[in-house]
Amino acid sequence: MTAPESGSPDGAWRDITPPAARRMLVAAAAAFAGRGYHATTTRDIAAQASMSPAAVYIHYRSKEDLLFQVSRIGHAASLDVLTSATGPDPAARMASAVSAFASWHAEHHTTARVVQYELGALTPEHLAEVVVLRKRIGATVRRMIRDGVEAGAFHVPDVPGAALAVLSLCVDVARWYRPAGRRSPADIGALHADLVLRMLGCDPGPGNAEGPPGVAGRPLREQV
Amino acid sequence: MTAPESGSPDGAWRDITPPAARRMLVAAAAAFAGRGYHATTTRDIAAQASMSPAAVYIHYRSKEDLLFQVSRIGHAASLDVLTSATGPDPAARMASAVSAFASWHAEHHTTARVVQYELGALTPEHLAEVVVLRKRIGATVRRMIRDGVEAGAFHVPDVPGAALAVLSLCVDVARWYRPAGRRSPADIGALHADLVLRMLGCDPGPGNAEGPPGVAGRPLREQV
DNA sequence: CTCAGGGCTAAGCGTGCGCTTAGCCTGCGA
DNA sequence: TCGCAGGCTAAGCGCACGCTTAGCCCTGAG
Repeated sequence: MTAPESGSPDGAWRDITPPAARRMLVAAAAAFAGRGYHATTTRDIAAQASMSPAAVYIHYRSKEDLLFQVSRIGHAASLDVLTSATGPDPAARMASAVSAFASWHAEHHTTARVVQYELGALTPEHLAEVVVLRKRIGATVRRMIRDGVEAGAFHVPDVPGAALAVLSLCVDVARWYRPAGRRSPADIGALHADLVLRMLGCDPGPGNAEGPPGVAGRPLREQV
Repeated sequence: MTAPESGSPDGAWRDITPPAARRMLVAAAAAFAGRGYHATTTRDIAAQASMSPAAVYIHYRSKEDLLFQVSRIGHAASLDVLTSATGPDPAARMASAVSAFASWHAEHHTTARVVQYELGALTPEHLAEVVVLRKRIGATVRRMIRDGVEAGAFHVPDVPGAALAVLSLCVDVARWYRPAGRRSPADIGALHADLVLRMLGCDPGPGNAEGPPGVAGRPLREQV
């Protein structure tokens, strides 16, 4: 339901067809996330993939093409995570979506950093392609909030503003998350789902406000 | 009260002593924010400040020193904005602080981008110096939330988690804000103050949930 | 066995980077 | 009037970058 994320540690890269090309993409994603696109050299990427510097150009047209592939696949994966959320009512769907989206940004924080912070290094053509996916992400969140408002579950005066805030909350996870930190991606998902429901003026279920840490007011199937 | 921000368009740079050094700092902040540290050349900065490439090294030891000055001054300014918030009770103080902090990240989005997204380009020594200020920012927000919880104004199960979310919301403004956008920095401040109070389980004043867009439940002195 | 073709490497090209050097110009105290 | 300190520039050094070229090696069809 949530894309081919759970089978291998590499996640969405698994169907990049020549194994060398996949290793190079993974190496590039890690390097771009860790040091930034401009601080990463093609020699770094090749070395991380145990290949010669020239091998990059067999599978990719340029260093920027490598960035574009990481960004494109990452955007598609995060959009898929967001749209795959289900639930019996608008509040449950929103909680499920936020939980999955926020925890994706933690779990895949390397890819997510490239997705969120390296847009400026794309060519205008590649940027335009990725912006289509970004607009779809924004529209999805706005639609979910509007659904909740129309169903009487949410009470927000400014739907686009609230959508901006929900995305901010989730996206920013990629900036501060460290794998060695105290919170697991699942914890982060649950915490954010709870905070978002409060933010949207969702009438709290029993125990929502004072419940145990890391547990949202409504049960989330994908949390344990 | 809110630092020397309101007098000149340059804000916090105004007391950098040789005018040429100040022009260079401003140029560097703009360039680092727009293209990123590693994509910016010392020639870019010098040209923007209408000087020769060599002039950079009269006032600064290196390109990284320029980054450090922007980061240090920016961190100090944002911490000052946060700690200058006042109010008759914890909720009003929090609303005032969030409003000021979020709108600072919009108003000074160029500096804020350097502050938030270029930490990795600092030397370990310079990073350590700036991390001291960052920790103070986090501690300030945690303290404000704890104060509200102890006063019975806020209802949050996880104070550090909530602080993380409040900072996320404000900091992420620097990522998406565009001066040409529909929302003014003041709008953004008011919107975020409102959302944060809801997130913290603040007992809403009359009209908080359904009030007109951009107006928080409690009056904020610096909003108009 | 032959040999074509693709994955891959060693070597290197041209460029633009951060930073340095040598020296010019201006303002000012004596 | 002189000397000189310091802000500033023209020129350029050495290096590491993105990317290309020429050719090697391995596999597999005929």
